[in-house]
Amino acid sequence: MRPTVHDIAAKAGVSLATVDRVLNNRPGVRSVTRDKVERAIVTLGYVRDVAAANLAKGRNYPFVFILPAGDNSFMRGLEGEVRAAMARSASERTQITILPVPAFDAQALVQALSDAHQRRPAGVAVVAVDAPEVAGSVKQLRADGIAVVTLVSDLPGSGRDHFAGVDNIAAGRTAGTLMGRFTGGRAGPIAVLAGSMLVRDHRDRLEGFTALMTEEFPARRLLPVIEGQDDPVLVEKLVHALIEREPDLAGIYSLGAGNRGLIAALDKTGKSKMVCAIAHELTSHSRAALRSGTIDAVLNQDAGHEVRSAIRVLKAKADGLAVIEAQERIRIDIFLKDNLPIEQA
Amino acid sequence: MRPTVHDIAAKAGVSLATVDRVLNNRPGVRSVTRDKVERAIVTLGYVRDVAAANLAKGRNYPFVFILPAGDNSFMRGLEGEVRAAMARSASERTQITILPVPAFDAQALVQALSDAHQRRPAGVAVVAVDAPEVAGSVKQLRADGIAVVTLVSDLPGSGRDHFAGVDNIAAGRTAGTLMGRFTGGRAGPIAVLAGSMLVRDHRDRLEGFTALMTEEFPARRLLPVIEGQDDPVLVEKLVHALIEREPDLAGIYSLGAGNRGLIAALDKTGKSKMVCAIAHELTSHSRAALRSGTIDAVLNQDAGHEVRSAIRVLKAKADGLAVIEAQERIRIDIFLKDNLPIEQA
DNA sequence: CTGTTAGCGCGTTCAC
DNA sequence: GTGAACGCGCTAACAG
Repeated sequence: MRPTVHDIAAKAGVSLATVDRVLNNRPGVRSVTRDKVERAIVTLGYVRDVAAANLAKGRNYPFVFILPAGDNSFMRGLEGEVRAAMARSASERTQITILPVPAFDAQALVQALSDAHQRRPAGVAVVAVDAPEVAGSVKQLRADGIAVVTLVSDLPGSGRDHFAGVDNIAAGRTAGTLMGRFTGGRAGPIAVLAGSMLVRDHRDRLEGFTALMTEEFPARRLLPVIEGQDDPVLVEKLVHALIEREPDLAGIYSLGAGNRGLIAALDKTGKSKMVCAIAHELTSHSRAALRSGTIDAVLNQDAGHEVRSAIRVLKAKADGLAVIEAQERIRIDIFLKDNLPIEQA
Repeated sequence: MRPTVHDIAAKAGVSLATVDRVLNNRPGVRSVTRDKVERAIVTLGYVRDVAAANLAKGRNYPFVFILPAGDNSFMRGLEGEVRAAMARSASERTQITILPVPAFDAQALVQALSDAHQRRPAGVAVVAVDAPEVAGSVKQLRADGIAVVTLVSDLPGSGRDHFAGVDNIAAGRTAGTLMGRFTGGRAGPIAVLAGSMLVRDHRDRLEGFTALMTEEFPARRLLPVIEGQDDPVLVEKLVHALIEREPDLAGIYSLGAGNRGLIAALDKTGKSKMVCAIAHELTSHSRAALRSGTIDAVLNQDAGHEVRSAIRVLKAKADGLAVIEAQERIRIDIFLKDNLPIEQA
């Protein structure tokens, strides 16, 4: 049987209360006594039963998740994962509130962070918009001892405790390697379709992609970046025009979120098999396009992992514990039509 | 505050014991009383505090993991993950024993399963060798109410409760798509290097790879399969001979475990940049080769996920609970030099 | 059939 | 400084 606080108390010849004081290094113990207890802890190999401790403490973790509203499939999937975590609240002793905000709106985000602040939660997870005001709000939260984790899109220089998302420069490079190699058999230029250069993850992906193409496939011509604002209608129009303008287009890298327009344009122009298309985020749309061959590869960040990681980190930070950064790193998943995971409910 | 058993007891006008009997549907309750209690449970929205229940029960799960011995890097990594799980034993209430067995040895495995049986664990996880005797041993375990999960390599027809591993046919197909597309720019045949056709995962990968190449890249010539027995020295010799024999070799798919020999042969012959190499399992060797460009892509199964999933499933089965199969599905990871995860400790 | 009571391992008042 | 005693939410004897 595992040793308990009783065993330590007996071994050290003190009472349970004293053992507890030492375990949670609270004041009010003579250093001699403390030593005795600590020695007993080591020799018995005591490990605290966290479940029992939490039961006794009645500990629970109120968290706020600030997520962009709108019909972005990836974000809705992310919200679904947060709701799944809420369903586990009972066993995880968490208590999660979701605060929706308009996408790409720094002012609204500042307001939401202020609302979150007033709820005095133990931690806040936020999909950040890269603006100084937002960084300011995050600093205020942290000054009040509230842990802050950025989700999906980071906010460096805000002093956030952690970023739960992928390395988007590496993601761009990965897309570059795939694009360069997949189009190895044919000539023609490559286009890049972005959402908006105002968000950090899009900028990072572009940077990684461009760098890799320049280094590894210098002979390949890169067309100027097209910005589609993640708007399906606009994207379709732009891609349509692109295809007419560049009849020998070899590939297109869509680093933003509006895949529907891209897919529609490729399918309608009948170019889907000719053009190598690489996109981001596995959604029902991109999944279907992967299956049909319209899209050749999808880079993905696992929203479920991101949410679970954010919660783990918020708990740890709220308790003042350290985090094993390497363990919380979110991977860049590559999906081809052949390794698609089973569709979840 | 969440409702507790006391609240239910009060609301239903019965004692704690009766509530407990209903909750754990034990016999000895009149159906009228049972109804009253169940109504109280629903109206109060009661959710059982699993941690407290386990504390009271003193529940723990003795499990046995049977793993192949030897210097196979992937298997050693797998063992590392099991040891990591052992380190978490305290909080997860598990109690794990590792039983090493010689690799590919059905007789030894039967013996190990029998040893495991005598320990009367709640569950057994085993890297299976595909043989009827082994299936027999698994059946005996299950007949005694011991849950059995196969790990990495499956044993269909043994009645095992679950398989914690990847779909190796899909993995082979994924390798095929990558190979076909990566070699799109050049002619030349493609070789397949296997470990042993006696293990099921290798057979499945070959099947998937061959099928995809035949369907999607029918013009590409596939060389006869080479069997290297996962032995670095033998593999290096065979690959060396292959390269001399086929000077215009375009690609090589290594579906087994002995990557060291492959890497050595490619590097020594100076063909590493010419030949597209795709291998399985991310180890320190394959990682370095990916970095240097000797290997072009690595397909991986996350050993950590597999072990954690195996434990979750064994717990569920031991408690007679259902498993959400889709949630426990292990993904086929694709790694290029650009999306390598940070090296873990 | 049902209720009483004593824990599980730990944290937290209170006295001493 | 230190200790005794009670309670967290639940289960498991044992009575009745």
